[in-house]
Parts: sequence; structure tokens; C-alpha cells
Amino acid sequence: MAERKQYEELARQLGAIAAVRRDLGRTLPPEASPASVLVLALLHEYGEMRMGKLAELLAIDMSVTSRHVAYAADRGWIDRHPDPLDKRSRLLRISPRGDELLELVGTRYTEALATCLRDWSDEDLGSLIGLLARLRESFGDCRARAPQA
Amino acid sequence: MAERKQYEELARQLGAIAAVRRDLGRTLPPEASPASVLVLALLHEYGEMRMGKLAELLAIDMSVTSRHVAYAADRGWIDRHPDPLDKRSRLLRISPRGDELLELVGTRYTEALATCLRDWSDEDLGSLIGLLARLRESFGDCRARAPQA
DNA sequence: TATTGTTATACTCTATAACTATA
DNA sequence: TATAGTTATAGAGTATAACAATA
Repeated sequence: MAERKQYEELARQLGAIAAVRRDLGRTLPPEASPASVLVLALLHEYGEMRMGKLAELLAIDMSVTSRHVAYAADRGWIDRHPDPLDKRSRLLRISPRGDELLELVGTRYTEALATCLRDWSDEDLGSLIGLLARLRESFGDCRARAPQA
Repeated sequence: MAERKQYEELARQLGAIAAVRRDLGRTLPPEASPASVLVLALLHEYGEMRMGKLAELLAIDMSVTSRHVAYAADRGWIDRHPDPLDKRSRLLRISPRGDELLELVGTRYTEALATCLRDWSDEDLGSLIGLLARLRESFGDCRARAPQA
């Protein structure tokens, strides 16, 4: 159990970290929005899934997810085909062109981060990644437990 | 020097962490936007400053900063008074009402985080805060070095 | 002529609500 | 009647460019 001062400081850091996200976003190719890249990354990692599942992973409303998916599908980065088990749904899958884009984006990200973080050790970087993942998990559990508002 | 895989993973985590920011933002009082709260926090921590300095600390364009400051000033959270050394500038300072708001916001943040992160140790939380601060610093240096595009 | 700050405009991301098609 | 997804609309945040006042 931590102190109030620490919690306030974490909130501060999370607020300010948005600037880093913006910097990173500026390295993307013109049509690749940060949101669509995140969609592609999830489909690449977890494989085929439905809209609702994707929205849950993104932790954003399904209406918003729907727009991001439509955007990516219009550009040929995602294939949508009917779900044989439920005609209301479509199954989403990253396409070969989507994988190519993801590859390019990974290169851009790596270039930007390798420059800015060249004095970071492998170990520190790993710690940060692990703690961020855990933070997201903790909030995800919280969200799952308390959505009955 | 780290691996490409690690850099890609960090970018992923940073993209996804926005969901945590949104959750935290939802705990704020209606008029207190996350952006204005960040402005107040900086003025509280660093004291009186000019618009340009604040924009630099926020790492956002001065035009945007100007709007956030006007919003906060309209609500009495910030005092603006002429800079005696440069009549183009105004000095910004957090007001007593701004400090009150910051106090309330700190309480809300603490409640939310203490709930979601109750199984985190003091030490892990401290590590995360330290690594986030260092990440912002590394990007800040990068930005300061390469803006001559 | 350059700099500080403001305002106008446009674009991205998100949420709420209304709607459709199917379960 | 409930659920999966789409679309319309509104609000917050940011960037670019044009502008005013002062240095």
C-alpha cells in the first residue's frame, strides 16, 4: 500500500507521458493513424477476432472501434468476413498488406526509440515495459470489476 | 542498446496506456479537464512562469497552451498579471482556488489508484514513476536536440 | 525584423444515443 | 427482448497559419 504522494506523482507522469506518444505518432506514415496501428498490432498478436473482443482489448467503445476498423479495412490492412456462427458479426483478420505496414511501423518506432533511448540499458527498458503491462492489467481488472455504474 | 523487439513492445505499451489515462480522467470533477489539471500541477510545482515556458514543459504548441490557460483563468484557477520586463508577456500563477482544485483532484486520483493498484508494492510503484520520468526526460532531450527540421 | 501570445480553422480520437439486423 | 455492429452527432485535444502587440 503506497502513499498519497506517490499516487499523485504517478497520475502526473501518466498525464505527461502523452507527449511521448505524440512524438512517436509523428514518425508514422501519413495514412497510418496511431489508432489503426494499434488495431493492427492486436490483430497480429491475437489473431482473428470479432469487433466486440477488439473493443475490449482496446478498452474503447465499440462505436469507435468500428470506425478504426472501417478505416483500416478501406485501406486493405484488414480482411472482414462473415462469422459462420453468428450472422450479426464479422471476423476481423490482419491482411498481408497490414502485416507489411506493421513491419514498416516497427522499423520507424525502432529508429525513433533507438535514438532517444540510446543510453538506456536493456534491463531498464525491460522493467519499464513490464511495469506498464502490469499497470494496464491492474486497470483492466478494475474496469472489469466495476462497470455496473 | 536494446533489441528491435523491445522497442516495438514499448511502443505498443505506450499506445495502450492511453486507456489508463482515460480511466483516470473520468474520476475528475466535471469542469476540470485533464489538460487544465496538468497545467495547474505544473504551476504548483514550478511556480510563476510565462506562457512559452509552460508550453515547453507541456510539450505542446503554445496556441493550445494558450487555450488551456484561458480556460483555467476563466474559472479562477490561475492569476495572470503583466510581466514588468516584457509587455508582450503575462506571468501565470496558480490561485488559491486552483490549489483547492488540485487538492481535490489529488484525492480523487489517490482513491482510484489505491483501489486498482492495491496489490502493488511501494517499491514497484516507485520504479514505474522513476522510469516514466526518465522516459519523458529522454524524449525531451531528443526534442530539444532535433527541432531544426 | 523577430518574438510573445491569441485566435481561426481543421483534423484526430472518444463517448452517447439512435438505428439495423440477427439471436 | 437482447445483442453485435454501424452511423450521426457532439466534445475534448492538438497542430498550422494568420494576426496583434511589443522588443
